[in-house]
Amino acid sequence: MHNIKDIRNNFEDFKNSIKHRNIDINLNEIIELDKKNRNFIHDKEKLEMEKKSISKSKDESLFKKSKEISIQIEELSKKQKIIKDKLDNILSSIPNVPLNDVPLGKDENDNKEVVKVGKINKFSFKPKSHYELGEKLKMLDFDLASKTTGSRFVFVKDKLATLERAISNFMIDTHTKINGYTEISPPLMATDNTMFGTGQLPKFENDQFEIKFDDKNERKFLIPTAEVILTNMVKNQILNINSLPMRLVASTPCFRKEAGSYGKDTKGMIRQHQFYKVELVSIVENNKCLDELERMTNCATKILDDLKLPYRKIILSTGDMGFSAEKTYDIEVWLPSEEKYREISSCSSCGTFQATRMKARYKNKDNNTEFVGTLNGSGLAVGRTLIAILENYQTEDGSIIIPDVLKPYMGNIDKISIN
RNA sequence: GGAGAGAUGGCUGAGCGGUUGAAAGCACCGGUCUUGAAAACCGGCAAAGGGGCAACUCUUUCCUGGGUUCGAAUCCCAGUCUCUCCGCCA
Repeated sequence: MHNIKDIRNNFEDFKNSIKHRNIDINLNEIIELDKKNRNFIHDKEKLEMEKKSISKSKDESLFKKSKEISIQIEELSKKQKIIKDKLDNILSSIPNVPLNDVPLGKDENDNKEVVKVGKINKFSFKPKSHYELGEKLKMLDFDLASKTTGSRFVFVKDKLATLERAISNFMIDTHTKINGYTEISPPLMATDNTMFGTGQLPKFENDQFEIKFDDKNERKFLIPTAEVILTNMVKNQILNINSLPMRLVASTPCFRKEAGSYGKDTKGMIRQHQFYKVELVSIVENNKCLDELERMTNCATKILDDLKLPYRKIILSTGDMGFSAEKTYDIEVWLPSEEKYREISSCSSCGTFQATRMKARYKNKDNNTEFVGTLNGSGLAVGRTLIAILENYQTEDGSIIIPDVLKPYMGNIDKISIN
């Protein structure tokens, strides 16, 4: 969330920086509401001061007046709250401001490639898609999933289930032992306030699965990514600077409605309602976000390097970035069946945007309170890594070679073959 | 599910109707001392918001929401969460 003070003081700058983010918000209304809000506050405080002085004086002749003032204050408060709520509603729907080095653009076509890594394997035969391979192995079962659960789910069976687990464990081990992250096994549900903190609510409620709990006021949602729950670990806190940077990693299922992507990637397990993802989150001093973004992205690409999968790194344009991000690198892995790169990780710096929403702060060197910087990135999407291994490591007879680094996690077998 | 106890500043923890925004300790920051550090001593140190170029000043906040009162951290009601004991189940 943006600080209204900053908007007020640099309104033109703010308007300019936000205009490349494809939003339709009347920014002038913000200024008006802010003005009204502050007027109400001013009037209210004047009355409160009077009331306070009466009760301090203990002068009984004024007690009646004090009572009247209370009523006036209450009325003013009501009016003020309406304006403030309206203002907050608008503010909480405005996306983060992109950093200067983010390419301007409308959508994903304006993203810029940063680097290509790895050698693309030339097959002597026509490479199959992951779902053809998986179904032939009888280890990916989409029909069974649609029978029990519906579309966009899959049963992963036998050696592929082991492989999926191996991928996840390999990633976690790399991030904890080499990259300096602390492993977390978090809840998979989050309250509405937690979802607000990272920016999933209020704007993107359509893509979240809400859980029916008790019929209380509080709402709970299945997490669409571990980012939500990991980042919110510091919400409503003032951290000691010594506890920064915090680097957290978790492997969790993620749940998404994928509303608005009907007809997209309907075949296979590219786009599912439920998938495993290893997520990296960093909480840092807010001036260290950019360095940390590079570091985090390197932690993610290290996995692909180790797995010897070809990939490229791109920087997202202003129009394609997520709501809370100020700068995002996507990492895309090569899929031979599609003959193109597909997203397997997204690493974003959110600056202080999420911290403002979460009220996550720290004491800086001068003992002043500042909002922390938050970053998140996939390291990596497990399901899509499974896909990439299936497709890039396939052989003509439909067997899958196990990448060297995963062998220890697979009982040292060399390949997965049809039974 | 039954019976209790509790929720106060970054943390621990006093206060239980009126200079209490809140004792004390720890942590943190600055200083003295020291070759440097530690220890010791001295000083500072809550957050959010409003006004002001600024020094500064005002308001709000002691889990949340209501209520009583001229006045609430303190009393009453409701809710949330935490802990202990018993039961039940993994």
